[in-house]
Amino acid sequence: MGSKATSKVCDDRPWQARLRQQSRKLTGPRRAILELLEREDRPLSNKEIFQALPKGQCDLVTVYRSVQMLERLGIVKRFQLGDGAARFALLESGDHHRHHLVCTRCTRIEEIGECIVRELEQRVAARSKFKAVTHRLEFFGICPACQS
Amino acid sequence: MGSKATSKVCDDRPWQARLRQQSRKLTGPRRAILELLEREDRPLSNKEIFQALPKGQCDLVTVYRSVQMLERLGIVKRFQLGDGAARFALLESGDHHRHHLVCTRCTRIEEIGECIVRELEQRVAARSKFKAVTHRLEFFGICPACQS
DNA sequence: CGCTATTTGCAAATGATTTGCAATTAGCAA
DNA sequence: TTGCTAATTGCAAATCATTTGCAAATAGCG
Repeated sequence: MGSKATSKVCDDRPWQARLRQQSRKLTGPRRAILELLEREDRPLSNKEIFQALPKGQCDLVTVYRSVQMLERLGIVKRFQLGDGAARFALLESGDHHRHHLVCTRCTRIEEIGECIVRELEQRVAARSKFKAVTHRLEFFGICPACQS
Repeated sequence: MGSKATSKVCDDRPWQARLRQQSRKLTGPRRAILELLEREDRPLSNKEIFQALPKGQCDLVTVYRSVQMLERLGIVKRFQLGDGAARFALLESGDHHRHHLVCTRCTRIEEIGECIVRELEQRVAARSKFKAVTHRLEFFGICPACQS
């Protein structure tokens, strides 16, 4: 049977190969989660993923575990918006280091091309049509005292 | 009784006035929390604050509530390092918009003077002696669809 | 087709944070 | 100084997000 482009085309996704490379299985739940994220244009929380999936298709715990593993493989990105729940979005390109503009109301996101911060907020606001743009920036590292 | 500079000098802190302005009471627990944060050079989690306080001095729930209120008044800053717990540090100056360099091991922090991000990590690393410096940057705002 | 490491579901544990409510108290007013 | 009242506290219990243990199910290789 030849694969038809009109029905489920499930064998040409970039994540398929990436999963196999790590000897990870492409199971029903995982495929469902990935296809859902593929379809969404905003990061979803575990619960949102769970609820969006056809009832009984996948356990909440499995969502947590899948998403965690996908993050480890660099297939999805975790967003900590600051409200209690983590959100996840597909990382289309293997392109790490991208910043995002998140709507504080609907959590929809847009990718930011550049990576400057100075006059940024205004510039970002102007280009994106978002309003009341703010940003959160933190640096992380190992301090001198801890480098021992 | 005249106030002695050698013992508890508790009436000249910048936060005292700020609390009163908002018709907030300067209670024992609050003073204890503020003086603790004043003394620490790193953001503390609610639990850490609770444990650092003289036993029985203040309930854990009160720490949560106090710290939340102090954040609302702009007296402390909340840090979401990404591990489950929020941390709080005194905001010495009313100076909002400051970025911080956080040690991922001990959570000690340093203020970052500038606010550029480009070649930043390297520069920040070099100046601070921190290693393995990374950063997290997100923008927030109201997207066009939500501005109605 | 069979085997085995990987996954899943379910129940229950954890941990952080919040909420309800009655008792307590800071700070203003008389 | 003494009262009064709104703000605050403590304690118990509720929520919520996330994790863990374990036996049953299964993807994918040989």
